[in-house]
Amino acid sequence: MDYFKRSRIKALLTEGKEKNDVMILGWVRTKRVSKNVAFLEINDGSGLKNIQVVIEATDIEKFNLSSINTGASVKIMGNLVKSLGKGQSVEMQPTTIELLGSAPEDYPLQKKRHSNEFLREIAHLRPRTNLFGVINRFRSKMAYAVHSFFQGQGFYYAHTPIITANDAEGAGETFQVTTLNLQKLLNADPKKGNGIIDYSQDFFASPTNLSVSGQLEAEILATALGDVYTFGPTFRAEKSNTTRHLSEFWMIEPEMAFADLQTDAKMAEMFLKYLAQYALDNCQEEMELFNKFVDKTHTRILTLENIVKSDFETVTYTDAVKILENAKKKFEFPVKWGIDLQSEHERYLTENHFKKPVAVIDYPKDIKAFYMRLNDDEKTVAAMDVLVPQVGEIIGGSQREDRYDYLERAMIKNNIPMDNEHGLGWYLELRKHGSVPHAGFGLGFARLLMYFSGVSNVRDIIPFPRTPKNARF
RNA sequence: GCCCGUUUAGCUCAGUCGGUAGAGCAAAUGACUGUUAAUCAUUGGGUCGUUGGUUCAAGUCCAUCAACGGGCGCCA
Repeated sequence: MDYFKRSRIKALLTEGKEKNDVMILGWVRTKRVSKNVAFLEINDGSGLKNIQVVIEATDIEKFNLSSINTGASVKIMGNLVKSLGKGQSVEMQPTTIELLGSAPEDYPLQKKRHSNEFLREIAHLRPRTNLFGVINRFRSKMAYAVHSFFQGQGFYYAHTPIITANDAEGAGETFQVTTLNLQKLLNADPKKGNGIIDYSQDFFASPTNLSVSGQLEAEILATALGDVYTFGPTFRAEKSNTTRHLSEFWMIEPEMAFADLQTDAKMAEMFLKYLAQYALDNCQEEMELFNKFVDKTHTRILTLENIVKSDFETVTYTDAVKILENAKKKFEFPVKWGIDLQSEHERYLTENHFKKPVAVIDYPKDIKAFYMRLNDDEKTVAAMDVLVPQVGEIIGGSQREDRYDYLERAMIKNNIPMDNEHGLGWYLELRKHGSVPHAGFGLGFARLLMYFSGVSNVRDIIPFPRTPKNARF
């Protein structure tokens, strides 16, 4: 095979040196033919830039150039030489061109700009465009950065289950997982049953669903390994039809033993700063494209630099409500202590008032999840939402309730089943054996990438988006 | 789930007062001394989202469903 013999185009262009007997494997982006000379632009996915292959007039027929169209895959052998034209330092003079897979003239990706909406319909081809190539490479690099940060901080990577019998936190609607034959159940004689599904016959002998969060299991591991993080898919069956919700999305959830809310907020800030610095240092090609073509204000790189430079703001929910009440802006939903902050309120805080990432802490207990630690005022909990301009909530976290009796009370109040068979008895029991203060947060990977890139629809930041009524590809 | 908008050539869109359809780009063909999403010329390409209604006549008006886009709620 040629796989190990070929050179990657990114490497050839980065070196920029003359070199003989080079092999490239890639796809034709464009072909320009004139009387005396022809050009092929080849991209192999290793980077944004194409390599230019120059074909002299006498060779146009020899290489059967008429059969090689935009989209075709080719194997080209030849020599890298200094370019005679402008726009590239080196170019390729081919000795052989082999057509591996042809592309017909109705290849959907034309030599023109396509709308993102159209490209979503051809998700099997859109990674071959400049923008989506860059997005996918950026995604990969930033995923690596996530691991790099936590591993560097001494965290262990934890794999939490995807199928689970518990509905984590009531974080949302869940996708049921079953091997029961629904058609058979539907056709069953109603006189025989009592209308109740017998889950003892199901695969796990109990109702199960796809996980909405790995947090509760991560807490188990944190109380053994100290610091852990999850980075995996989560599933929410809410019919959210917006530019920032997916039914299947990747989430990063660190969980830290011996940490309080202040530590949690500090870690979130360190994390975002690390990621911003990583993108600036290691994703220049990607950030330049985002800055130039995606972000209409061309301030994406500046935004990342500001994340690195400036300290995040921390404001209590109570103070945030005061800021909003004193704001001159009229809100569609009036602000009052005790309400959950609406999108417009969050946007005002982060975009108009602070103009940078803001951590809002200490929310009223009634609007937050049962596992968050009750503050001494008995009215608020040690919760934290990190809000960023344009995207809104990017991180949600809290210090967890580590006191047995407090947690038990909260679980009773929230109707959380506490049996050990199907309920969260084990979660409560963790507080019985060497309980420690601990805290963590969840960061939506897609929202992070939206924030850093300026891509405004979450369906363009993940290669194969799952949304209500859409699970194609 | 709610509100608003869109649906016409492969793509992006025009289409006036209801009278059977247009541009740019793309493609094909040709021209062109090194091009950079080349340029220039020519050609082909349409069940006007679905179903129904009003009308002598519907891309155009009305209803319906659907898909897509944007906003809201829920959240990450």
